[in-house]
Amino acid sequence: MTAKTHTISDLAREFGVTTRTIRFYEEKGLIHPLREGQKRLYSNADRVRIKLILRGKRIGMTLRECVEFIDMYDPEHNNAEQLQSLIDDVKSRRERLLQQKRDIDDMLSGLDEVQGLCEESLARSHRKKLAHT
Amino acid sequence: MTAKTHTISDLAREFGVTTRTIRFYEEKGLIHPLREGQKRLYSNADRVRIKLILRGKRIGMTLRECVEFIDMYDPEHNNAEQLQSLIDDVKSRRERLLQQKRDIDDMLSGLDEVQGLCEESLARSHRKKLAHT
DNA sequence: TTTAACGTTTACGTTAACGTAAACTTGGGC
DNA sequence: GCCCAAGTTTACGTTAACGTAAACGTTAAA
Repeated sequence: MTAKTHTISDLAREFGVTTRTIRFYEEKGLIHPLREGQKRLYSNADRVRIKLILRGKRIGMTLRECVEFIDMYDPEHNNAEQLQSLIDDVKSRRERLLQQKRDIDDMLSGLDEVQGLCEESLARSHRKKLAHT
Repeated sequence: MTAKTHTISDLAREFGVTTRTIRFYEEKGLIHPLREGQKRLYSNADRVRIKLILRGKRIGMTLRECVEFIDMYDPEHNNAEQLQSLIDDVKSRRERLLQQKRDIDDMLSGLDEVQGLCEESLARSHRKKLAHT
């Protein structure tokens, strides 16, 4: 079984970004695709990393933060000290995420209100129209 | 009853930003504080706007998006056409927010996993220590 | 064989969101 | 009267995250 690889434009299409973006991520050390001669070959692991990067960006993380987040998954934690600092990182990350969720929920409530007012207003002008006939 | 106002450094302290940031927001047309001679006087409405801006920023909105979002609240919607486009805006905004919530939930699950592995690993090394005595 | 589609490197340009510094005014405390 | 803290304007600097353009290699189809 040969591991499936992807070209750069495959991934660009799939994720709705430009090839420039993907090369930029490599330049910044976020991904490390293999090479076949000059050409880059992206493994499925590379693909997943890109996906995780874009997910991070959607909620406003910088690229640096995205890597930091992704790197929490792989074990560079040898001793207990590093483990503890990782746990601390996890904790503060979680708090930030929860704050963001609260922010989003507040904004969603706001949208509900606005939409309610809109529909009400539309309904009113609709009744007016009918009465006018 | 005199409406309470705030100085620029009051608000900077309250929100943990610099005065430069607040002036920058004004320069960009996001807020419009009154003046007492040269000095800016911030009403409570100004304060709220800043709060909403910072909330938007926390989930990765640009300043432009923040204004757009805030402006949905006040009624510049006279005719039915504008009303409908506002409703459309609300819809797409809601979808983006929901996607962000999904992203956050996924990341929170990831953090749970990482933390689990950490604690497990810590527990193991702790048992090892005990066995060594 | 040429051309079209895809790939590459190198490098300069751009936008957003402030930081930082200089130079000035202004109101209150000693 | 003097000084200091807080305010002001003006303007150049900085970082992130790409966009855009030039100039070039490769391969498969017409």
